[in-house]
Amino acid sequence: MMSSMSEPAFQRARSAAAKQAREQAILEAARALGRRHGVRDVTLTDIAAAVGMHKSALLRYFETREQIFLALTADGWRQWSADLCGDLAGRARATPAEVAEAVTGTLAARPMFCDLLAQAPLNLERNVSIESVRSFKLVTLGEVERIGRELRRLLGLTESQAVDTIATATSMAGALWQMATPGPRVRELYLSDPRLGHALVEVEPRLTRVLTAYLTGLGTEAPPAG
Amino acid sequence: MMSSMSEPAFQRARSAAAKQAREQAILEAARALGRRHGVRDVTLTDIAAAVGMHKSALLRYFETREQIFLALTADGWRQWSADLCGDLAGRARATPAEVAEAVTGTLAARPMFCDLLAQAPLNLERNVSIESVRSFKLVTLGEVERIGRELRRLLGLTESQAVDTIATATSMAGALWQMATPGPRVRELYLSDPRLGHALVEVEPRLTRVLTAYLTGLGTEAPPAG
DNA sequence: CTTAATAGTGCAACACCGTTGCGCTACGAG
DNA sequence: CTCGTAGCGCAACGGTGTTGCACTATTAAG
Repeated sequence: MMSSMSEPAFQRARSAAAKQAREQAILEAARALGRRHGVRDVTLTDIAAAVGMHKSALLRYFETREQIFLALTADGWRQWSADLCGDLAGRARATPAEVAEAVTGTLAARPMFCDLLAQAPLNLERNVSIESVRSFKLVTLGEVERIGRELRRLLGLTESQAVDTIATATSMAGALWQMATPGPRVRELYLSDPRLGHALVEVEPRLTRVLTAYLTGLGTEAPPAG
Repeated sequence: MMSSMSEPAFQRARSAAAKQAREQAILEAARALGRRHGVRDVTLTDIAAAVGMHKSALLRYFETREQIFLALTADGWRQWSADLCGDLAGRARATPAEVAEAVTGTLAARPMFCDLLAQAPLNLERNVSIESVRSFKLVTLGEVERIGRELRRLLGLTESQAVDTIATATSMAGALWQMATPGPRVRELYLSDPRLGHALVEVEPRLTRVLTAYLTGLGTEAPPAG
């Protein structure tokens, strides 16, 4: 927090390798703080204190606070996509329920990613240079394409249906995660009032139910015209 | 930016009726500003300038900024529920596609409500007294119950399925509305880069597709045990 | 080994947010 | 007409994220 000179004489990063390592350290600190306190409550000062440098020094590695979390979100997409595709690619065929469970399971295993998903369209794509938005969107669309290929192969979906599926899964994962992890005061309220018991949802069962029904419904839809 | 209020010598609200009128004026100003600029970018100073009073005076009608929008969200739930139930109650039977269109149509007709839905779990339920959260949640659950009754009657859903349906519809409406209405810079980016064309979604068709498939899938699911 | 240029860093100030305490005075009751 | 209540504006506070500036650690050159 203050003075920080008790730190063993913070060393400056001059070489490209040291810079990249420091950038990675910033991302890691932001990730750890976001996991613990929620992305929304992590401030620049917090991250700076965690890595042991001043606020202003962070902003020479990332042009803005939002860009730090935008970078984490892009990482999240890459990792989730790799995990899910690794799961799906190993199968020759799969039922809608099996695909829904794979999607839900890989998402629920990444609460931080769900948190970021909930905030991405709302906060993260603002106050960021247009070039950053573009590269982020390209990453996202690339991973959507990659997952979509598996969905089309396993379930015979059209490209539009595959994109809809991924958008549904990620949107709902973010929204459900927000509902499932309220602050301690609100959580206590839900538990105290019997009428509010239904407000405490669990991410995984509900998302699985919704995705299973949705994918099942896609398979039984009538073709547009005979 | 606004000022605009050439109101001569702002009059004080002493009677209960005048107070209620002023409270309504604050809500109306916040609603108008939110519709124009997006809920996230509406500041207390903006609302105060629009109604012609000082920031600090607003906070004697609403304990916090978030509570203004929380009240608007509760209103939105009541109005949407009344509109949708009025539509559904007039039918003896309906197909999943018809219900999906009714849900989507009534949501898409309320962009401000969609905006609020996207922010409700993220921002609005914080920085608000626990009593306000409870009364808001009770309103929400009441309207969900009301809509759920129509869904169960028309489609033969279980209570859990009805709640899932409404949660899916509202979560996705919020998320899709956010994706569909980016800032002007981002919008221009999407239009300029052919690879990003798919990023500009339309709320109504996609939400209708998803809900139709989901409701269809619910109808064709196998019962848990023979 | 000394020295000088370079650039990463810390500090402090800035603008803006929501929020609060405090006088002023418009207003209605008497 | 007077007076006390209470609605209001003002200004200050703590907190963001962001920016310009001075400093000095670091490294390459003499």
